[in-house]
Amino acid sequence: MTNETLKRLKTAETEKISHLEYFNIGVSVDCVIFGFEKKDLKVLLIKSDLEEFADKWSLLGDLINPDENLDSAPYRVLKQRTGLNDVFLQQVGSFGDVNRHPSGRVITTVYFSLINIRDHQLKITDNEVHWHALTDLKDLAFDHKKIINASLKKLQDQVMDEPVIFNLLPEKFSLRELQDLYQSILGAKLDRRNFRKKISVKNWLHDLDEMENNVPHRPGKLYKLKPGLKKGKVKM
Amino acid sequence: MTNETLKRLKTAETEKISHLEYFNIGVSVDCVIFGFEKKDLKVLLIKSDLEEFADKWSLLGDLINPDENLDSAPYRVLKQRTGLNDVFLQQVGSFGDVNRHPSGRVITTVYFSLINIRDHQLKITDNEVHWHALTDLKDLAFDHKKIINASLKKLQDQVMDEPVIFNLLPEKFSLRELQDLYQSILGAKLDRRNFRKKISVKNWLHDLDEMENNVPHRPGKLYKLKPGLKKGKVKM
DNA sequence: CAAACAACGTGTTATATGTACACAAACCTT
DNA sequence: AAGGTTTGTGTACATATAACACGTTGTTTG
Repeated sequence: MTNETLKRLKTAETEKISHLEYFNIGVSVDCVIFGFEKKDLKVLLIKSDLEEFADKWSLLGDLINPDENLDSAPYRVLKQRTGLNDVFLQQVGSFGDVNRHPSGRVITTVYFSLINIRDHQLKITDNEVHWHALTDLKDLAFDHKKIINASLKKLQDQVMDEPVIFNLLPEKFSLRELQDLYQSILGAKLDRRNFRKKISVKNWLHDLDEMENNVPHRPGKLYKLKPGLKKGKVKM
Repeated sequence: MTNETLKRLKTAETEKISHLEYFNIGVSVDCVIFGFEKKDLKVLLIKSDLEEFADKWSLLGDLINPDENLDSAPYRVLKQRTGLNDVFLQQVGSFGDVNRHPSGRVITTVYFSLINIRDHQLKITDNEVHWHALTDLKDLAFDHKKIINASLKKLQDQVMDEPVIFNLLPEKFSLRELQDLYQSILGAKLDRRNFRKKISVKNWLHDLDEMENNVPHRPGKLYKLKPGLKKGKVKM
């Protein structure tokens, strides 16, 4: 931080005019919460109640509290909204165009999270909150479309290298489910045999010696992620 | 953004108490400006004038103006500090621990930039600004050490895939200089023949049919980056 | 209950990429 | 003239990726 900045900052603490000039910016976090259900990658959205965005959907977010770390805020938002604790959360970046928020200047820092819809859907009590297939997003409020795209790209970049994807699956899953998930994230079809080889080489999976049931076709083996690889809460 | 957030935001615009409570957070940008000279990767730092950080060095940064986009602020800072225009700038992330700034709550968004020391050093008029070898950093103010590390990691992640590195070199350079630069960024020695093959495959370079001079050994060929590949200003 | 359906489980070959490694030639210094 | 330093170049081996087919298992349908 430069000399001028610091002088300005000190000034800001004592003079109201300067304070209002330089601190009149809202600071928020927004959460891009990905889920996966029936071959579709989904994102959790809430109905906007801004007049400017009537009937549009927006991300879960909140202004940060003065006494909480930036990286802690999305954990709080997620806890309040979904009851979820100990989730995987990762910073995507910050968005701060002057006119991105119609009610004032708000700079938002975005985090993405991966959660398992089936095990957690009951905890969502707010009935304004709904899952939306990523392939079918429209009418998003603010710059939230751009934010979701940036989050997806970040997720894509790490999905082949780190076992983050398993946060989106139930504990026991088949290789077909895993492949469907990879395909929906990467937006591409993968060769089944090559995919299985690639996964096998990573040594992430533990063969449960159990089979699927209730599938209308030959059942596949079930696997779970090996212990110790699960990405949980990164930091608070 | 959630319903509560928006109500709170609207309230904040009309009620001073609430305003001060939720807007009493400074928003800054900091620039991690990398340079390269004599086999050393360097970063541009300025002497901190905070009492708490007497004799410590810090990044170039500033509070953002209420009427400028977040992504525009680092361009302004860089222009003011170094006279540079049209540089490559990329967002690294935001840092916002409650106590990261001793004078108050300040959340900073970090950008890194790559500039060619030799061609631009004269434009730096502020004599409190100096280049520091990355291998020899100590006594940094704030969380700036952590910020520089995060920026370097981001740079490392893209340096083999995108021709960003050439912003650090003069227009004409030898393959040795290029390899030295890669090595200083990646922190590893590279095999010369394999390195040259890898670069050659990327098809980034144009052979100038000129040779180095003033080197105390057999001179190498000079190359320049092919037109159209240079990464300039990303967005304003 | 037989046929159709849908997904399972499995291996080889060809191509591309990564890694390890050595020697003669060019220019500068002493 | 000898020694120092860096240039420029290719091959052999290992690893990673991509394309591709068939018999098996369980469910559904007629």
